[in-house]
Amino acid sequence: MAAQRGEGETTTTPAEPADRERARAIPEAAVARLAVYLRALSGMADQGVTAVSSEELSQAAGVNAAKLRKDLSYIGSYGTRGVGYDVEVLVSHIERILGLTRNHSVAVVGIGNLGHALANYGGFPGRGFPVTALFDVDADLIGIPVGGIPVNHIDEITAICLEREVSIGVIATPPPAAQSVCDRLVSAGVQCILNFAPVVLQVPDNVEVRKVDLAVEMQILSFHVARRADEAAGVSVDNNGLGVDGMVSRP
Amino acid sequence: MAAQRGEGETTTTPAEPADRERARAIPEAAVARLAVYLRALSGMADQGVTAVSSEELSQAAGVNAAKLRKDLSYIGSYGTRGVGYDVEVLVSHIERILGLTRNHSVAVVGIGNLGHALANYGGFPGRGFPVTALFDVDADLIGIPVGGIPVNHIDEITAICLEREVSIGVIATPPPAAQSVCDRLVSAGVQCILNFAPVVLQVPDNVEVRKVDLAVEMQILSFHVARRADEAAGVSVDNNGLGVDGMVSRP
DNA sequence: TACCGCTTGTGAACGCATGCACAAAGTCGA
DNA sequence: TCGACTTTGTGCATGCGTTCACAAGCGGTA
Repeated sequence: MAAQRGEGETTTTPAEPADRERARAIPEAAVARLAVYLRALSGMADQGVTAVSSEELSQAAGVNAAKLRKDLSYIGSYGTRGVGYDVEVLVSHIERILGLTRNHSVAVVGIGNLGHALANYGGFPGRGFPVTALFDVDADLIGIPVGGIPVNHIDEITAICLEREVSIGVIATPPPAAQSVCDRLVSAGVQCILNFAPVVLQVPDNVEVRKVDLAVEMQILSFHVARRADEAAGVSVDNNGLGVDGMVSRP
Repeated sequence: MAAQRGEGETTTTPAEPADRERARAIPEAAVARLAVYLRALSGMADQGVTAVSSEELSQAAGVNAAKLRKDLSYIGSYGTRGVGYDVEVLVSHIERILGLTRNHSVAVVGIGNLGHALANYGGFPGRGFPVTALFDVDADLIGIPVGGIPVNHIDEITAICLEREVSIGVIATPPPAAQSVCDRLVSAGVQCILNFAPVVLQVPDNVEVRKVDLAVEMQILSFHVARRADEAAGVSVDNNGLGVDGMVSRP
């Protein structure tokens, strides 16, 4: 999870020392789902539900019940056999694991359309993520508050991020600016970056980057449309573009 | 090569009917990367680069070269050994596989901050995704053009989507409205949905949903911050919060 | 107290994805 | 034309993640 991301290093040596830690690590995919469970549980808590079974919760989260139980088992055994889980207890344990107890301060860089949207998200749904700083290069924006927070010039990133102890940086700039902004965030001590710019960021090993790429998402959907259309058209699924002619004699 | 793909299986079992199709399917993860390769290639083409090796392209895309070659092999053999790939050729083949040749028309529902941002994205980076319809419930927004497209009332979804042959619906509404909007999109024949609302959508089998969940992304980052902080503090990675005492001495 | 039924927690099998390593296949220079 | 060099395409092994299936454990009931 942490120390992977590409890295074509030919570490021909087999057993790494990091394996021991990994043994107790929670799979990345499971972490993502824990966040989903947390939302479902929060909703239940708000409605006064106090207990829930793996079956119910898994349906609310849109996953398989066995997977949910396994995911929860990574963080410990907090259920009661024959009964289920206490909602409050589960919420607090997931929050602890996800590190939501320490209130992460968030900085958004690039106050364009998307930046505006992010700034106004206000504390982000699921709470615990106060946006405490906004940055842009555009002089017209500086000082103007968006979502209650004034916009600062991008040159102040380092100082302000350090001062406000920003732990998560969100990049919502145009692609060409992304790497430079990223570098500045990193030098300001930010170790987690959420990148909306369609750019592959270069970062040191100790920085975690997650990417949200709208174009990629759209294109994946497009792929599925195309595949369906092909199937519907009776065209035997054909990856090589030679149409009906090229080979393909699949009985 | 393209003639056979996933035949490793001892066909002892009569085999499911769906297996045959699956044999030719491209792994989901590879599809996502193809979109990334495509962007890198487009950038190269714009700069006049005409040929590229798997090594170069893999670096631009931030992945391992072997993985890239395997991904490309799923769509056919379009490289030249000893030389590399022709940029133009690769671009056109990836575009074909991703279905970008048929211009997908996109509808955005929910013209709040995020909806605005999406509407203004204008054709989406990576082109080929014209936004042709916007919807909202707010009467104050109806008729006002955003990013050049007038906003329609949500009740018109079905009619307009059918008329404009919308193939991808983007949901950027508040959570409570999401499922209902989704249902309407589906009944309008939309088979692909990109969902920004933090809700688990219920859809028929023939509809593809992708979810972009900002809160989840943030929480995943938060998890990594927390894990790092723990490690830095010398706390042996401890998932159950009971400190050294709790459970399990798994070696 | 002892039994019964329900739900959790998890060992084990399976399947997909990743990375390696090399043969195949092409180019280029002599 | 031939040989050396370069880079692709892919079989194979490995590891992660998902799913299955069931024993363990707990509350309720007689």
